[in-house]
Amino acid sequence: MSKNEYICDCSAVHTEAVEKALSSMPADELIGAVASFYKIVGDGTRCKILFALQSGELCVCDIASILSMSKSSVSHQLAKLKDSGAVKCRKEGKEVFYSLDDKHIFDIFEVSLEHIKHRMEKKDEK
Amino acid sequence: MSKNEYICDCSAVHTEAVEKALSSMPADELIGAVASFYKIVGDGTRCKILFALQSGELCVCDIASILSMSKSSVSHQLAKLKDSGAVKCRKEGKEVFYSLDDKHIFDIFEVSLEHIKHRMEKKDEK
DNA sequence: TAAACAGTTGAACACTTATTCAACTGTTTT
DNA sequence: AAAACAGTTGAATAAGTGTTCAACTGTTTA
Repeated sequence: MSKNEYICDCSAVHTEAVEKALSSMPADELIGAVASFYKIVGDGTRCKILFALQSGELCVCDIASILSMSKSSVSHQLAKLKDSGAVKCRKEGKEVFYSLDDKHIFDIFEVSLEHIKHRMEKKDEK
Repeated sequence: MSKNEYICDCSAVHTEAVEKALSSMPADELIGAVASFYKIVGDGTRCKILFALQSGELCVCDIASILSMSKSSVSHQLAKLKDSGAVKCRKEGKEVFYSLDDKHIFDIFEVSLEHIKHRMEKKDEK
């Protein structure tokens, strides 16, 4: 493996376009953060949990029954959502109530929903 | 396994809150579409490709050299992005030029970036 | 204080997914 | 026509992820 191959296994590169793209590329750290954020919401179960919490705080049992899932599975996903800063929780006796920690998520969701609905209609036309 | 367990393995359910959440829950189909959309952009490599394409069309070699990745790997990811409707391509001789098919993605990215930057700063304060 | 219950946790499992590798297609160049 | 090259593709591999299961913590109730 030559040193050139380590960087890229091809030669037909449009230098100008590549340099332009590289110069306007956000920092790796930022891109990583963006991807991580999307990864968290890129799962049906977690999406459903977030949508459910939009109507107010819920305990683990509530969410489990809304999604028809086990408490354990829901708890695992809630831990991830909490870890990522999307939700927070509050203990009250035996129960733990979860709520959205980050209302901004739904600003993003709203824009996305609009976009996706539009695209779904477009797809239906085919 | 009782029928009750199939639906949910717990009994402490706040009926009112659950019904409220259920009634405002988007259709499964829509939630699935949202999750799929986020799954596509919830990957560092694909995110980088999209950011790179924001500055204009690029061939596979260009992208491979920008990301320091193999053509094959890039091609696989481009196929997914194309499949999801995020990018389109145009053949010209031996080369294939990819470009964003869906500029709206960056409306969403912009809102998200703002949000994530804000959150990164908040985290740094700790 | 013991039983009951909400919730968490870690290991195990099945499943998905990103990258690599090698073989391939199709276009261009010699 | 053959060699060279851009790009694609499918199989294989390795890494990551969601759910289940069983054991556990901590709070409440009988």
